[in-house]
Amino acid sequence: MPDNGNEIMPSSTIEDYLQSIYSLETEGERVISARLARWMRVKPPTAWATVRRMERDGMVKLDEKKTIHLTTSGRKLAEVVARRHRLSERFLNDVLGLGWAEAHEEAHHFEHGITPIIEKRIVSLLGNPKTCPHGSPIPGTGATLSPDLVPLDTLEAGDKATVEFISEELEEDLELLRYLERHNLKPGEPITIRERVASTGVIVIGTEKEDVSLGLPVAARIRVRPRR
Amino acid sequence: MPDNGNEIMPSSTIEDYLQSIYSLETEGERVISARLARWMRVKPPTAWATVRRMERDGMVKLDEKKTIHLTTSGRKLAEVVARRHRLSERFLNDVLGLGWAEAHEEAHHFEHGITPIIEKRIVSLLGNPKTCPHGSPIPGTGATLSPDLVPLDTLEAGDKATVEFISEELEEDLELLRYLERHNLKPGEPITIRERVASTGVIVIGTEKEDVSLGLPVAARIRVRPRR
DNA sequence: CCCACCCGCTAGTGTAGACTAATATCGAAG
DNA sequence: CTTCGATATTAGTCTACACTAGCGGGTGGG
Repeated sequence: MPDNGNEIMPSSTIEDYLQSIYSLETEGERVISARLARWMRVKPPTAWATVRRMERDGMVKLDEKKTIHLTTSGRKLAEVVARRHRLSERFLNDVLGLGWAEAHEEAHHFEHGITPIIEKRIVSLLGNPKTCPHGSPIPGTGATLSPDLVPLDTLEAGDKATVEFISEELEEDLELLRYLERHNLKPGEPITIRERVASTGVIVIGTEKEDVSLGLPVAARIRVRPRR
Repeated sequence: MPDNGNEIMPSSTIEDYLQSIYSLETEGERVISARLARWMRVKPPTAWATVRRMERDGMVKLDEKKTIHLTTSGRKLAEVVARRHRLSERFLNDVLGLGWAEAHEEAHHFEHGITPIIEKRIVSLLGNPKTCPHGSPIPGTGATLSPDLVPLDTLEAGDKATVEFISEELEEDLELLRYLERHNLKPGEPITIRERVASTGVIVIGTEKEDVSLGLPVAARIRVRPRR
């Protein structure tokens, strides 16, 4: 089947894998197939076989330690996919008025319906947004994850900061996302650390309205900009 | 895999078949698998196997003459799919400003990204439209194809009418759709028949701006409301 | 030191959805 | 009447993507 030019048209399954790999990679996490399996809610052999197909098709490479790395063309594809996902979230949130938590879930489906033509129209309708509602930069806008941001679990009692970014991986947990939304832990919100207890693995965060407790592994995937 | 309740989630392939069958049926055409194969641009055995799966799953029944009929549950599913498709066309046309011809093509992808939640938001954004831009009624709004409409190929020279409806099947031909758009043969447009030559199979239609020639088989799939 | 757990990886299975090649049937047109 | 064209149908193949079962290798904690 002759494509126009030599564009590759990955299936929506492959699009999802590309996006997961891309997010983990840009968040500085080690990408292994077992982790993808958890993310995608499939069994490990399924994820592994899919990664192998992606390797065969030149999207990723595996190193000796089985870490998965995007190739140049794989990264280009992944950026297109991530861009559509994050634009979808913005669109669903800003134009259709979906809640902050729902926007991610629905965008998961919605993104696959977006063609380049539709993407263009949505971009201009939204006025060229730079990030998704959860703080991830939208590829192609020049925005990147600022290195000034620190994981929330590194702060100490008394520290002040502004929430800037929720990990894409956390977004897969709808319950958690709703919890964060309900308690106002969203990009732009100012917070103060009340206490951080390594032994119990809990960090207590003060928002403008109330105090919220998070487990440290969760807090590690939220990034904030320290203030003062 | 436990669904919420007992909702069936057809694949996007099945959704496309349902939609084609539904459109042919409501336009009063005989639905056979060879015709679906042409519509879906697959080989006959592929379409046949898919129809058999749909029969197995209780969406359609085949009669002795191999005509395909939607079952009650199949029709319900098909209406949901057609509704999303036509709403998508309206959305792409009215909100994102896509051309009348492009809207159909893009809606083909776009519709699969629409969940019930998103559908609700789009409906209220659009203000409860009753038809798609090509005149097909949107299921669930109470609108139906009026029986007062007649196929364009039944008119004689001198007859006046208003275009009301372009067959969904014609919409699959992007070139034709663009041609109709360019020459203003769209729902709402007033026309006068200049001549109709059965022997050459051509009908010449006068629009407000110019005269347009169509083949009779094409004209047969356009419906108009006679005037005066 | 060994056991348990996580991970990579193989083998084997099943389903959806596409294809080709070929046969069967039937109606219409020569 | 026979042949041609459209259609239905079977058989066989292929790929993507899911599953289960199970093996082997490393690593960290008892």
